[in-house]
Amino acid sequence: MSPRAEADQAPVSATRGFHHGNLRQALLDAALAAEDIEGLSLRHLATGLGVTPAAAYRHFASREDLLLEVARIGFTRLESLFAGAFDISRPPADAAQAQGRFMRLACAYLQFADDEPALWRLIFGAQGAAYRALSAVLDRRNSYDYLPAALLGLHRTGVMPHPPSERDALFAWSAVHGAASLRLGRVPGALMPLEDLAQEVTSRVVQSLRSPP
Amino acid sequence: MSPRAEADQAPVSATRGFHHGNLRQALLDAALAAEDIEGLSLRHLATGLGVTPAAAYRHFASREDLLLEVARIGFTRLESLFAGAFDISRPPADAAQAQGRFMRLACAYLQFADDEPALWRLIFGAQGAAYRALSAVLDRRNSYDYLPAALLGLHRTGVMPHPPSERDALFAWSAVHGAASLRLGRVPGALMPLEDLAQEVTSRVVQSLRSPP
DNA sequence: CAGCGATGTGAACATAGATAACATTACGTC
DNA sequence: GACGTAATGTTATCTATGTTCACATCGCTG
Repeated sequence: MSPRAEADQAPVSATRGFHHGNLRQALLDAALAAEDIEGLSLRHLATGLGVTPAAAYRHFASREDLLLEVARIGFTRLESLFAGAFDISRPPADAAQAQGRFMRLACAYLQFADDEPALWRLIFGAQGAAYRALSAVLDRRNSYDYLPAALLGLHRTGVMPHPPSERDALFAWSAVHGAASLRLGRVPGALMPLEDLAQEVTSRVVQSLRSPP
Repeated sequence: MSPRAEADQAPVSATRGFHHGNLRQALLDAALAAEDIEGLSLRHLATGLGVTPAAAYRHFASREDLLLEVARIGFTRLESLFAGAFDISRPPADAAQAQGRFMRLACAYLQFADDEPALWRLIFGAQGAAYRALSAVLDRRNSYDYLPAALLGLHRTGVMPHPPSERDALFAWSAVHGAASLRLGRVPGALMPLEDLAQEVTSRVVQSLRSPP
């Protein structure tokens, strides 16, 4: 069927002009721009790009495959938001900075949900099917290290007395993820300004981490 | 070829047996039993019940309408799980009991996600569209009072120094909801036994509530 | 018993994902 | 530069789905 794409980082060289130019990327872009990614139709995408529906199948094995690819791109965006939260390679200087890092990490998470709700739903919604499919494939180093690193910073700077466990990370993730979910669900209490919500959640999580397990 | 409907007892209220017997309820039951409620097809449901697809439209305006009704039923089930967690009309006797109530409430929430993943996804998934549509209609008294009541119990029994605010409730909800989401997403850390997870999350939330805001 | 509304049927329309056979284009090879 | 081949797009078609409409039927009620 479709050629097995081993690494899709290189073909940023758009205008590798064939018939269309670069249909694959155009389809992905159009999907990324869709308001309801999960509900989009291949035919709509294709005809919107002035191309026959069947043409899409030269680049994606199925609709699911397209969506999975879009989810992968979305995940990469989330990762880069994490990367912008703080520099993981340098430890925090003091307690305030460590808490700031944690807070900014939560902010990034919430920001992603705010800015790209369709991508969020694609990745985490629908039982997180896409998320599961992705996390089996993706480099975990990129995204799954920020939270442990933030917690480790809290420990090293004396905010958290014990070294962070996996359960600490799970609780922190749960709280932030839940807040993002409720915010996306327009739960009234979660509609405050984004930074306020991040501050609210992280400070409470930190509070819970202050006492020994 | 009108088949005698002997399959369903129609144990529900309106047993006004017409052609089918009680197609509306049968459709709802079949939908509730589906593994993927959001992805089910009206035609499958109808033909599975020995009935023409168009017949469904005598009882539901659209597929969306059917799903909304199913979501409503699911929400009611969640409510009854809450009701089973503790008696909201009686205050907790002591701190241990108050914490137990909170823990059991979280347990009910997680149990629902565990037992009825399809219903959970229908209600809270997909941006919580169904959830939003529902909460505008439902009696909030039933389901939205348990969490505040549990927190109030924590305050009254001295666990929480300050009276519970809406933000306290939001944080608690976020943590439990997030844990349920991650569990449904098969996040490794969240796959421990249900009671353990509930204990884990609630004890940490309580820990964060111990200090004044 | 006649009628009427509630309920189910049959046929049809539009859209969707998907596949197969065919046409065309780009590009390396001689 | 001609040629052959793989990549790419098209046409036609199949199946499945949501939805509607005209018609048939059931069962109660006046």
